[in-house]
Amino acid sequence: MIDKHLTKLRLRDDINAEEERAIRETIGGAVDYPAGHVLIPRGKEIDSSTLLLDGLLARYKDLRGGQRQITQLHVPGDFADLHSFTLKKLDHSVMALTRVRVALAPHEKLKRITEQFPHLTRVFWFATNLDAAIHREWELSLGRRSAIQRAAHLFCELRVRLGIVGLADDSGFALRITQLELAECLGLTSVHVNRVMRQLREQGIADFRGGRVNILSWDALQEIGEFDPLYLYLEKRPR
Amino acid sequence: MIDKHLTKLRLRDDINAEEERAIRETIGGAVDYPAGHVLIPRGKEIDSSTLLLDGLLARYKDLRGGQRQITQLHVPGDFADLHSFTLKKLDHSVMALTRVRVALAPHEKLKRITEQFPHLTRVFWFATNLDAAIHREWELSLGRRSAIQRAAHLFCELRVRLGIVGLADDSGFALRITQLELAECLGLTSVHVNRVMRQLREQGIADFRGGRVNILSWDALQEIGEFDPLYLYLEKRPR
DNA sequence: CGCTGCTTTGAAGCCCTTCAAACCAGGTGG
DNA sequence: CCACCTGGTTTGAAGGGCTTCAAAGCAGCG
Repeated sequence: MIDKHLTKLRLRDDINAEEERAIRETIGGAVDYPAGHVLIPRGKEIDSSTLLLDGLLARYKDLRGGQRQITQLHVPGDFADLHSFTLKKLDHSVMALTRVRVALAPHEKLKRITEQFPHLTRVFWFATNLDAAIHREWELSLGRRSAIQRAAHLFCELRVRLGIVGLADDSGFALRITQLELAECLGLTSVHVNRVMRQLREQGIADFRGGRVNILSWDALQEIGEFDPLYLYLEKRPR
Repeated sequence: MIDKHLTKLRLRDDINAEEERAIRETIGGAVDYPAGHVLIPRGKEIDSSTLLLDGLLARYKDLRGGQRQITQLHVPGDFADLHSFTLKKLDHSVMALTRVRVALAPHEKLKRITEQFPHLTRVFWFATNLDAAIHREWELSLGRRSAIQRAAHLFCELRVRLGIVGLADDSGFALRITQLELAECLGLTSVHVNRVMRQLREQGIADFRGGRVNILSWDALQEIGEFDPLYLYLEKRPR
């Protein structure tokens, strides 16, 4: 059940058997939610963190006018809010973009990990720092990249992140979200996202339709988005 | 020397005498750098984290075309790269926007803290999660706020963050950076920042000149930027 | 006193938004 | 089985916020 999560952790660090057991004892049973469900509303005190097993989750914030910005997407194997362990309440909301399956990790148990497993604590700490690195890359996109560059870059990121857990390959990946939701990731309107998708399609770079991104030219996609996966920390770091 | 840092930590959590001693033993001697100096270049392996004692630091990333996005500003008392403890090398660079004074915390010593001081570990973990919360708010600004809203929001954020360490009050605060650097924070051009500054001045809201932000109407500034300090986690959280 | 870096202003243009409406697919009920 | 409804996609036309390009203004400093 938490295999994807372990795969992801082990890509970056060594997890021994005892630590794996500690993780398994920390994660509770699976629960399902429908698309659109808000799992964590902004500002609410929470006492456990949510591990995504299946589906897509989004962290988002919105403005009074109803405008919404998705600040990060979560793929299976991600903790959607491991940071809530130290923050207690979140500055953003978390919602399901598709039907999702999640499991909870009570903060009480995570606290015990910080007391008994220093290395595992650093591994989890790393995971939240990786989230922050993704936030920074999105800041760069939102602040400096053009619409088509943002879209290309996001597709590259998802190709890599989903690939780690076996949900993407060179041909593409499932992305069962609407153009409006994609626009909320990219800081654009859905109308303009539609035009950008047409550009990517007509230029033979990528094709987003029917809930799937087909990568037509991985090289061109990376080139347009100026994608450099350094920020995803894909190698094992020295201990 | 690290008083500002302790003030900041104690705003959010309790630090006992033993923990304070551990922190003091972790932080090395002060070093100065001139404005413009790159303290940490992107991608370089580093073995200590940088605590800012005085001056202003910026985390930034840039694109091939030379366009730069500042992803966060650091004020005195902040760790500029506590996350490098788990990341080892950074996905962004860190540079001095003004003359700065910093002190280093070797990762080896931080590791010892994770092994001997679980609570203090959580406090430091929290600090990096707070950084991420600021990144998210900037994503919202970059993605959805207009130029004048972004500027107003940033001034609000700096008023609060600098206020915590006694470097801002209701009248304003020192901000010794250029309009170009401000533009690099806001995802705008320096030309447009100049026009936005004029608007804020003419509307009697804020006045940025001579390396200082004068707040003319705190209420209007918050209103325009839709500033809600929740994401700065200004209260003590339940243990 | 002239150099340098930053600020300010103007004019033109473009990327993206806004508004509006048509189109389309899937699901539901008569 | 088709009419209808709903939510999402696609397209067009017009407009605006911000950029780009260019140059003048200004302050601090050697």
